[in-house]
Amino acid sequence: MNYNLILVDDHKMFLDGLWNIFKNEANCTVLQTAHNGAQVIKYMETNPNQAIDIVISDISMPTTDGITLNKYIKKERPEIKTLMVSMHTDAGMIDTLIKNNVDGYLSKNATQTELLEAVKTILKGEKYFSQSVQQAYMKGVLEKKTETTITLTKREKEVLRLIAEEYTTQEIADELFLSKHTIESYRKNLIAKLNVKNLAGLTKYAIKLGLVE
Amino acid sequence: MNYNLILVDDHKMFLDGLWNIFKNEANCTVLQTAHNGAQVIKYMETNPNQAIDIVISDISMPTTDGITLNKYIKKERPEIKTLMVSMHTDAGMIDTLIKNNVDGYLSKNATQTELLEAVKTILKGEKYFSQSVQQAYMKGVLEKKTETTITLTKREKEVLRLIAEEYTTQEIADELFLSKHTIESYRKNLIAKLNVKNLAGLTKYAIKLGLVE
DNA sequence: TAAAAAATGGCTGAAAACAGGGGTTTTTCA
DNA sequence: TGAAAAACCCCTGTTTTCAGCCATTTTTTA
Repeated sequence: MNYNLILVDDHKMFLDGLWNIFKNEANCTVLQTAHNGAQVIKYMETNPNQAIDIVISDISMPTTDGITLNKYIKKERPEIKTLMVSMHTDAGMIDTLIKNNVDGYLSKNATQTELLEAVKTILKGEKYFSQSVQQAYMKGVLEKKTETTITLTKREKEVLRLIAEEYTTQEIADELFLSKHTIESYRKNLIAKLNVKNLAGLTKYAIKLGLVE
Repeated sequence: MNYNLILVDDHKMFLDGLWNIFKNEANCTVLQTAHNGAQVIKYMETNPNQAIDIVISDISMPTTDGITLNKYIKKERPEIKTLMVSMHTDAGMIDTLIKNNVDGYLSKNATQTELLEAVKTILKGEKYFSQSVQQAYMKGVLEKKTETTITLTKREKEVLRLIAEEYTTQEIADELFLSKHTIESYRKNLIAKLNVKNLAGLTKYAIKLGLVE
């Protein structure tokens, strides 16, 4: 069967790489390539009658990330399938994806063969999560590290960002006009909530959330 | 003219993407694809007489990174050109690349056209640093943020990795069978050398080097 | 509108990190 | 082979983080 797709990634070179893969596929048409979710939403709004079968998107992107894009698609154009692609494989991320009803997920470590396999599976109406992703997820579940999907509040994110920006507790307190005890509380909660040991863990999580760098 | 090349990136999908680009080029042969520098070195050692024109490599990779690979190439097979590709564009990184006599650098935001253009330029014996990279570099130079090219020793990298892995000084000392005073020294030197303030800064640098996550 | 969640503030004490100084021994390489 | 770089070690402070408890007020939401 023939299918139409859209490719989204903020790294042009990677996007070109994806495009090359599908360009050579006989029975598919790449409708658009975009480097953030907003472009895709715009495309869908200006071409409401264009049949789209699947959107393959990176997760972390500037402007509008993959998860936000997926939310839009599942609400406005639920017939369109979504396949998310990302650098990292962690249980929390996968959990978020599942909760958002994404149709499939691949690590950027996946091969081209697996990518095409994933698309085929998803177009059949099935979900596709690779073996390695399933393993990583199950490992997380078994280690009880998944908990209940970690959601940080606005304030927590703000504090976490400053922590990762190398501010001390006192400096953050001054910056936000709060007591240093308050920041200490946030710090403690974050360490517990994110299941990390210290500042290094907090910093890595901040990066994963895209709060810094 | 005809040329032979080797592609290196730890993300299979990206590697496949690159491969697709060059596969369709008439006058070039992809000799090997690898997901770390060590594989390439091994290839070169087992095929010492194989003519190689250019190696296109990611910078941050596990096992052996792009800079280490470039060092090997420039020492053992100086006739081979190197083109580095990376996610991030910062003046410090570019400085390191220039000092290591890399033949060219591209951000992963570069287009396929620019990639092929870069290869062509480098094979003519010229250097290739894209407009955007030159701009970023000049900006860094003007802001005097370049400093003197940071090079970490093997041991420093090892300690830095463990620091970013949330180990305490004592735990690192135990792990490496060293005195905790030694690790304290490394920690201090790293903070000074990398021009950061604390553990958060060290962690971010470790990530930038690809030592963790 | 009552309950839950978020935001705020507090204390103590121990452990770790950080700043600044001082070294010696081993390896590398010009 | 001799200097430079890397790897190693130690001490004294001060500051910051972290773990363990607690609490009140505001906002959100069921």
